[in-house]
Amino acid sequence: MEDGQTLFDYNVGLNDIVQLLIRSQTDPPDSPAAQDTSGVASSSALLSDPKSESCNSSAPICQAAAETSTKKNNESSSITSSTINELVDCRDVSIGAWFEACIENVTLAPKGQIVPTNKICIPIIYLFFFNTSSYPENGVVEMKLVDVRPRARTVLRWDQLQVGMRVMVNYNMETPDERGFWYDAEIVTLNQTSRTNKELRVNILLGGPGDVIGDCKVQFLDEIYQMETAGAHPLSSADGQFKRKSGPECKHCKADPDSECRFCSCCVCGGKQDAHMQLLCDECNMAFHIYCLNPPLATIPDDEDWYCPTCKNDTSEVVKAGEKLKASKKKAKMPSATTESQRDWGKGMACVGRTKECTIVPSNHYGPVPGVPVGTTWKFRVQVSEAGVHRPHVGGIHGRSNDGSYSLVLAGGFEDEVDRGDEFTYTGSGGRDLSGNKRIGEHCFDQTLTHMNRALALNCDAPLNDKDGAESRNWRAGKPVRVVRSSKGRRISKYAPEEGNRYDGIYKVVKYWPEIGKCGYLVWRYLLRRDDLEPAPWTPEGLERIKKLGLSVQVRLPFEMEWLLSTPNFLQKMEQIFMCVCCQELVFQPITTVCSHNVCKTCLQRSFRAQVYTCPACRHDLGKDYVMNQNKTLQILLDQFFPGYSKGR
DNA sequence: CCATGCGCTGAC
DNA sequence: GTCAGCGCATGG
Repeated sequence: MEDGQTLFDYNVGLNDIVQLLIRSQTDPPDSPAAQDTSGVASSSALLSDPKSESCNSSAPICQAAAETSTKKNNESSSITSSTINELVDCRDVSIGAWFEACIENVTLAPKGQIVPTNKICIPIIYLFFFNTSSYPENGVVEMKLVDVRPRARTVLRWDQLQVGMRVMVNYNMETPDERGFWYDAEIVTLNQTSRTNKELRVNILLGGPGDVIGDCKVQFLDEIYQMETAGAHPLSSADGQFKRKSGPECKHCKADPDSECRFCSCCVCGGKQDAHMQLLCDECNMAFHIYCLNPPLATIPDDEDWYCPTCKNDTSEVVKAGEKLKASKKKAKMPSATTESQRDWGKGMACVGRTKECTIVPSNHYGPVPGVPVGTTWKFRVQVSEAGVHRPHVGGIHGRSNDGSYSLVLAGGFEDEVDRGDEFTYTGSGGRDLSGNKRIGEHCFDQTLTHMNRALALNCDAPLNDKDGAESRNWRAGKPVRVVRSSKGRRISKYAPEEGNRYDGIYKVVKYWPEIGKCGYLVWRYLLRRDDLEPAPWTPEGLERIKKLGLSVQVRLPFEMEWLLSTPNFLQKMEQIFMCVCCQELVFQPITTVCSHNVCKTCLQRSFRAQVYTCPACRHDLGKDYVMNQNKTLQILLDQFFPGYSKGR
């Protein structure tokens, strides 16, 4: 693979790997881990039905998993994916928050495999009703959450969710009965994909209508309402009536006493009496008598949608089936909302958000960041931001105009800057024409000693002078500035790194002054001098230290990959699954046989030379004239996860 | 809320 | 090679 390219340049989805991992993580029955799994499931405080805890769901799950693992090789080819780009509004009742969700992928489980559940489950048919004529009997639905926005009261916050929890998920699509359907689901992954975007992946546990799976019968939602049995639905109670509960008696309030609870605050109208006078809230599905409302209503309104006082939603925000997801207010203001550009700005590194945030030190921290030695190099500015070394994505100076500057980046933006390594001149920001939504532009007016320019000047050990500048009395007494050199600075400086952005240590502002720059406009110029005990990266001691610490350019991994690598024993499992049965090593130049086994090309060729024309794994007859097509996709994947392993072959 | 910005990428 | 123009973080 060429440098700089990733898995995703080859358009290789990680979905199959994820699936593989999910399957391989479920241990066979009777193993200690299996009991562990059941512990996780039952300890989940989320289950709305206390009775369900008595049902043991782990055994059938594991049974299914065991079947999967034995049949995996034979049946994996029957797993197919179909992508649904339909955007729906999805709400999770257990969290209490609403999510706007994009169903990205539906993966069919192998035919005949049952995904059991210890609760009543609802067929998924309506989820796909508007999108496809076929639907999986069992499946995994991936939801990508966009801008998680709590709109109802929160019972559980995002950070209280855990992988393995059972939750109820509701797709409030326009369905035949115009009500949402609740799904029993298990959280498979939780991901913070950026500061505002989170991804929740749930495994929806379901079967076909009428199926009896384990202790549970699959039914339509309507039937569940009719059942009115204890715990059949989170909104019903033991005698089938909606009851007012409050305080510690209500388990939802108990879960989060600080939040008002939607289950106990508005149920006085529950029950079946005067049903013809009742309105159903489109959000919480609670029943309200029109005469109980404040102010009361005389008649049932004609509006199709009605929301109770506690839910009271902006109808313009409700996404109906077939409609595009409504942009959040923030998104609606973004330039992309008004232009017709088809470009996917979120894909590359030009416009990505952070996935991590440095919390070791505050954003107004002076001096080195603990754990980041001089010489640490990041490929992209966003990573420098994540590390807390220089927080702005684009800006050259980080600081506060009435405090001082914490860090700066030397990127050679000005030709007339001088860099002598332990001393350099720097130019302030501003004076550029940023029209046309640019981030950098031509110089077209004078800089002023305001904003970040003022901040940097405050680092100098001298009273501020915004007319003539100032020189420090004792330069070392100034506030420390973290300095990052970017490879872009190579055009004017030999001290710039060859690649990426390198932390070079602490510098102090010796003096600053205004001058007319090469650009013809007034700029503020600063002289900075190194004052750090850690050796500079270009000195012999510095180079030695970088070598000793094993610092290399940190390249940002796609978050999916990062997540996979952070899962326990992921690499070991990959190694097991993709081991060649002949050489007992990670398969190299793999041939994926018709019987779905992976063998090294050389191993299979050796077998054929010995006139054995069967699959080394299962002895399936491949035939003498079998065409060995290398599975290049698999090779790419393996090279990504085991860098350099193929070089030794 | 608004303004600023020494990046980055895909399109040309 | 050049260049338009985006999300995002940050400060004010």
